[in-house]
Amino acid sequence: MKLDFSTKVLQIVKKIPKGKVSTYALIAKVLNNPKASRAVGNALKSNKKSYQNERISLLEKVPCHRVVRSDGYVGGYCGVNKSIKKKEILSKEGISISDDKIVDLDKYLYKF
DNA sequence: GGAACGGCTAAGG
DNA sequence: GCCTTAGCCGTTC
Repeated sequence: MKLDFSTKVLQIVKKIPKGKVSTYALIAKVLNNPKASRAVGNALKSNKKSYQNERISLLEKVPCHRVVRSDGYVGGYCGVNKSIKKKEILSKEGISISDDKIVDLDKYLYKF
């Protein structure tokens, strides 16, 4: 496994403070792979889902819901199960969501 | 080792 | 403003 990438992603996401959000693109940039936005999202889901125990603790701390698309759309996230309450979660964090799951990046985007 | 998939993005129509 | 096309990347089968 190449944990380099995914691990880094996880760490970055973890470090997003409450009330803030980030985008896949931005994370990708931080990783020096501006094009890897997709891989970023993928890494997140894989990591949550999967495998090694030590990671799990790390993974659980990853606020996937705080990661949104560059457009401000929340996107997919939460591959685990159950209906996702991104809107609710994010609102709880103090983030205003537009009618259709859109976050105001100008206000809540967390720059690393 | 190779092909397909996905929580994406930016550009065009 | 909405939909399609193409590109890029890591992970998984």
